[in-house]
Amino acid sequence: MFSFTVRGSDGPARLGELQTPHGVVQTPAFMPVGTRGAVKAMRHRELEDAGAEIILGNTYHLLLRPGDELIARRGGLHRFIGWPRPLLTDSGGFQIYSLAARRAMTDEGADFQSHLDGTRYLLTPERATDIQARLGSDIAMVLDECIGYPATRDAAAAAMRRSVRWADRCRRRLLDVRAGSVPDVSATNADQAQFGIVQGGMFQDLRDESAAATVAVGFEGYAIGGLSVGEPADQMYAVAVDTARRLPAERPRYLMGVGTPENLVECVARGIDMFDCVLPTRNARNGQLFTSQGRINIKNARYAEDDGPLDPQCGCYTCRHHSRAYLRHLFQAGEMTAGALNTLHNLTFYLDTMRRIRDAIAFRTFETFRQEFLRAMSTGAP
RNA sequence: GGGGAGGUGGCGGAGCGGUCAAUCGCAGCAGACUGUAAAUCUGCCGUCCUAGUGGCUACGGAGGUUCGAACCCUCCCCUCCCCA
Repeated sequence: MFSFTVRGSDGPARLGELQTPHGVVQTPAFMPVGTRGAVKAMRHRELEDAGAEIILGNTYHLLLRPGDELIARRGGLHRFIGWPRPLLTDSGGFQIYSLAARRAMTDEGADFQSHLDGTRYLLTPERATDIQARLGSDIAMVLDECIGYPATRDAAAAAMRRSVRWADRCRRRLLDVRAGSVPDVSATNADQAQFGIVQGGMFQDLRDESAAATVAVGFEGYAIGGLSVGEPADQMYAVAVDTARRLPAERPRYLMGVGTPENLVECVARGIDMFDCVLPTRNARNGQLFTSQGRINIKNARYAEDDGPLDPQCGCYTCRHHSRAYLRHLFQAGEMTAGALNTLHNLTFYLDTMRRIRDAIAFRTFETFRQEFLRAMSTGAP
């Protein structure tokens, strides 16, 4: 039921199609982040209209509230949130990194203290797998240990090797769940795919070791984790391209947590098929908007009487109906409509960018597109 | 007419002899944000500049006391409340 087909390429850039139990995803794809079962400020209808084919949910956050068993009782995450299309769930591995201050680590797993009420939760590879099986996402991620930048070689190696051991445990557990041999865990998506995650910090030999070991375990797809954690963009590109080369050509490659519009184009150019990032949604709520001519901060006084659209080349609802002056006013006034309109625009810009990337690969004009895109993004919005 | 309270930076509101260009909040200006503890956070916010343990002007107005005043005294101006 789950499959990935490479339909074309232009250099390392690939055009593909991801078949999931809940529909098809064209790649290269950008996946909006909906941590708690909602892409902040968006309705599903608007996401579909903007062209989102798959969105993310988060194991850690959904475990804390409302709970994986409650969601399972409602028939799984798709039915619970009313999103019939593909869903990917992150494992909580990123929270091991981002919530480092309130978690303790052992090889067994990560012991979290809930940021909501202090309750302790032990998130093990098995538990992360079970939770995602109950959620029934189309793609589940293995539990991994992501580390920051800079990191010593020893720290990167330790986190990478633990991630490999955990990947193996996650895979075994999923196979057990599929076989129906794990009591109390009934999957709400019989054809759930599982992706492994390559770690290794900025050390290429560690990345190579991680890729080889993760591929040896065997997954439906492979992710590159632990990037965009503070390293310079060039270093991120270098690690991404070298790691992507070590992954099987017939499986999707997912670069986790990346990135800026420029990052997306540059990483597609290096063989990446899937991305997710909070930047378009979070920055929209904070007033930073991505346009075809670069970024603008709608809070700036210079837009107070600007009657033009946010991005004259954008066809989203926000750009068709509202002026920069109005958007600035809504933001300054603290109206929640500002967050909604801004998020709709940023996601439309990201998803349009992915569409243009796919077209460029299909027409084998990707390199030209890439150069023009990067130039346009750096001109600076008026 | 009598009694009382009070006038501080764009606004609200601290301060009540030196460490006050003046706490704090709001507003304003700018910046950050990359598998979301984020509709969050940071910086600036009298004025001038070479931007600093810098200069200047400042706490209703005018005088005064003091080494030193937003803070004490005198007079004036103005607000608000109560009683007539």
